[in-house]
Amino acid sequence: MRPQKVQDIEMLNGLMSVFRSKGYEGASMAELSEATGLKKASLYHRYPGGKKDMTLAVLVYLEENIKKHVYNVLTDSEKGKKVRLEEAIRNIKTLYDGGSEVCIYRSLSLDSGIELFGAQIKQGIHLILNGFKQFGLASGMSETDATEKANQTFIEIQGSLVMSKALQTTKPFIDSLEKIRLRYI
Amino acid sequence: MRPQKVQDIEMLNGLMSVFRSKGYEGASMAELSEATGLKKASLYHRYPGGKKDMTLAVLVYLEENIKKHVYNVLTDSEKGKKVRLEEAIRNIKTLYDGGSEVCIYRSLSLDSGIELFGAQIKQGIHLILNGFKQFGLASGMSETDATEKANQTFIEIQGSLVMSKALQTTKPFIDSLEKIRLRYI
DNA sequence: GTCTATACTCAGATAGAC
DNA sequence: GTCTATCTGAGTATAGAC
Repeated sequence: MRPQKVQDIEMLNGLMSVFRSKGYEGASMAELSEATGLKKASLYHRYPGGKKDMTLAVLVYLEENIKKHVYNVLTDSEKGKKVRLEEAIRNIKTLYDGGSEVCIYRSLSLDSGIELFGAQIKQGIHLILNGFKQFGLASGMSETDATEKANQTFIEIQGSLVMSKALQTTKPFIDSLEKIRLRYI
Repeated sequence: MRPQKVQDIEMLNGLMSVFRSKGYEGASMAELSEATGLKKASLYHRYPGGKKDMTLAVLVYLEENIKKHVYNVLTDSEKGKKVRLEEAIRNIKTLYDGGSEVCIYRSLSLDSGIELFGAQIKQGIHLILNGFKQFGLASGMSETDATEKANQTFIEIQGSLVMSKALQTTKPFIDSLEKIRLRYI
């Protein structure tokens, strides 16, 4: 077997960056090819289903990342609450490159994307919501309080990312993360 | 002069609905034609610059709507504060069809859209931010408080719309509007 | 102003050599 | 596994009749 020219992780990062900034319809095979360093035909060899397969692979990869860097961190009973919270928030900041990158769930949430990837998107979002909910419960909140606060956290992350993107400044995102951190302490 | 088959407002509503749900790249001339009831060639007659012209027309139209139904309502010193706030929130609810429609600023905020329409998008958003800021100032808030609260309001509207769309339930949006209303009273 | 018909470009996708 | 070359259809856009 001839070795892969580009490793999976590198590929997925390239694909993600294009889907994130261009959306599903806006991402062309030419761009995906350039971003990954593989020619179009080679991409089809790796992902026989084309763009749709690539997007699904990216969503699975992203979900693993969220699980590892957000959910598991927030629910890791070995560490203290403050440490967990701050690590999770730091990781979220990294995930969105400090507010200059949008959420791929948002880029893919136009009609065509929801139709094709709605299930995956829901799953990833619930992972984040659940992480914060578990964290709230472990901090002694009631079920309703923990759920409510997790929802609010998610809303502020997403809303501040929209605002940051549209106004082309990362300040809203940075400020919102700090507000979220303080609220949980 | 032969009369227009479709009036401007009707056209703009048709165009907006497509751009909103499909984004800029995702909206095809075929769909725009179907949504407006005009054939492709006729659309080019009205908007010689094609899709780009149509999008700009939609953004101008939307800004007029925001001015009329949100900004002017919030800053209308003739009416009482409670009345203004509740009317503005009701209008915002209508604007997003109760949470089942996304914000077109978000749909157009992928890279290609920002590049083409960034200025218009910024302007529309600032109109909303300013409306709530003026409202806060008129309610006796400090400059910083009013700005901060307006930003938070915008973030919650956008974030809850993202969440509503992704999870396919309007509850987050409805709940957030109510939370915003209570916070200003 | 609106239409049918068509030109042209570029997208996604495949065949087959290496 | 990767590539060059190519097919096919969809996309934007235009020409010209009514």
